Amino acid sequence: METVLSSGLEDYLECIFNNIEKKGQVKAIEISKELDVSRASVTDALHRLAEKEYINYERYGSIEITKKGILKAKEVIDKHVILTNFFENILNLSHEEASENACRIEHVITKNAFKKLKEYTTTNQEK
Amino acid sequence: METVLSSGLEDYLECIFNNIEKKGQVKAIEISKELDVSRASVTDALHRLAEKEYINYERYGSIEITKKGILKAKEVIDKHVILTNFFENILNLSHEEASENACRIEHVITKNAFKKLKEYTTTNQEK
DNA sequence: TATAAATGTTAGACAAGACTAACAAAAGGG
DNA sequence: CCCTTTTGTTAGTCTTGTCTAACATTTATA
Repeated sequence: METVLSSGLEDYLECIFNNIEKKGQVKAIEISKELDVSRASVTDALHRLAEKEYINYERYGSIEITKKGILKAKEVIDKHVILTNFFENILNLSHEEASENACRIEHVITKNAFKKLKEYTTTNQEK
Repeated sequence: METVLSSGLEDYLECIFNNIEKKGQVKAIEISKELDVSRASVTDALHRLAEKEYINYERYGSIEITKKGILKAKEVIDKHVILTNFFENILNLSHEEASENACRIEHVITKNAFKKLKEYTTTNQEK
């Protein structure tokens, strides 16, 4: 029901989506490793995401992402890709640092600013 | 002693610095209004800033910023200005939206990414 | 200068998000 | 199929930051 998601939860959702895309499933332990948080924190986050209906999940069960979750995850990932692109190809940062900054900024940049940045990045791309 | 400051406290410090610059002093009530938080939250924040030696302050006393606080505030404000500039002059956002995004991003962008953005903005400035 | 208004502080509560330690369930190997 | 290891959960704690309500102090004004 909620439309806003804290940056923390967005990171969890992004990780869940990416893993399901890549490997067909996610385990809590994998999320724990990728996001560098404790297993307990992952359990907490799964509860919170399930409550907001971004995923389906029950005790010891498999983690499934809902349509709503997919939409949100794609939104976040789109931002991530474009921002990484900007930092890497326009500002000439390493891919790692570009991605690091994308990760931090994707949760706070406004819709409109992102839109402008997207346009700018695609037209000023040095292929 | 600490060298990192949460984004919340950075906002308080920025506000304190700007007010002292402009008017020679700051009152808690002014901070409360500008940052749109309760007077109690300001008191809390002042305690935390004083503990970390960014400001000097005691009960019912005047708020003074330390050298360390000035350095940090200038750092944050420098970021704010450059970022606003980028969003306003490179991406053509309104000043308000540029500032809004600067405010959000100034706390999370890495040192190096900021440096690159600064260079980029100054060389691609359309005066 | 006494008192009312404005400002500042304290106490106590809450929420998000993280942790550790202890326990529970699942999975894998012999 | 039992036992060990791995994975997941729970309970309890911590931190940051917020709030309201009640109280204290300062400032301003009649």
